[in-house]
Amino acid sequence: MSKCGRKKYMRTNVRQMTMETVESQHDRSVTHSVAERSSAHMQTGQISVPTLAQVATIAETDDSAESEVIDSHKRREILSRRPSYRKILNELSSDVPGIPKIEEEKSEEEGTPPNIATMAVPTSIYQTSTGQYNEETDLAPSHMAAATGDMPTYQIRAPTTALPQGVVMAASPGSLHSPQQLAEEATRKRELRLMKNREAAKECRRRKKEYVKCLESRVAVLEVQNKKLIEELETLKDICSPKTD
DNA sequence: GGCATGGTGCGTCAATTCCG
DNA sequence: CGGAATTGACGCACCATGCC
Repeated sequence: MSKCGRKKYMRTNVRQMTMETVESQHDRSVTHSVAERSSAHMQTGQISVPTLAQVATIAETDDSAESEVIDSHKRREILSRRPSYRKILNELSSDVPGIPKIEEEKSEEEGTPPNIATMAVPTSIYQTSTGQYNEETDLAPSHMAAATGDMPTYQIRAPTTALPQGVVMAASPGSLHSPQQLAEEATRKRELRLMKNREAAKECRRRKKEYVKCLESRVAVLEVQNKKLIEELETLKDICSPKTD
């Protein structure tokens, strides 16, 4: 799936959409894609959080006029935050040996984690994201260049320290005088924040995929285990209850 | 071929959680 | 406690597929 050519559309359109429409975004909960809905919430066993679909159902059943007004607030209240994927998975892995940990970034470059080797993620995801920096800032982080290669994506690092030098090396707030400089500083900070969050979102999605795959693999392991136990039980039953004739 | 629909990934905002 | 990190939600663009 090639998505390289659509970045320009997105960047311009999204820029128009943001800020002006963000207020109304919270009131529109129904148009979300099915995939996002289904993967939006994985029950951890610790915290029971309703899925977005469930929340949407709640909103639909209560179709009074004022419900629209308080819908976003209600939804925010219902959708209480749960621990991060990394934390959940690490806790899972401490309980179950078969579950790979989502490692910290620095440990990933030392080699492929044995269990994660089965969880290849399409590299095209990261290949498509390389162009945006050239379009926007001409300051592509070094790790993004690596992402275009043949290395598996779980080895791709997204260090927050690899920020463009021109952005990082900014004047200290104390040296600013004119309103124009302040505005420039604000703009610079905003772009820096957006860039960091962009990378964070990518990383978060990668972790989420990894998390889902880990859960799926765990299901597979448990199913096999369950099957074996049932067979064992049947065998023991046969042994313990000899035929009467 | 054109259209509708479903799936996927992206950038962004904002709320929440984490951590020094 | 404040800043950084994380992630749900949203809208968008694009692609694949099925139907007409």
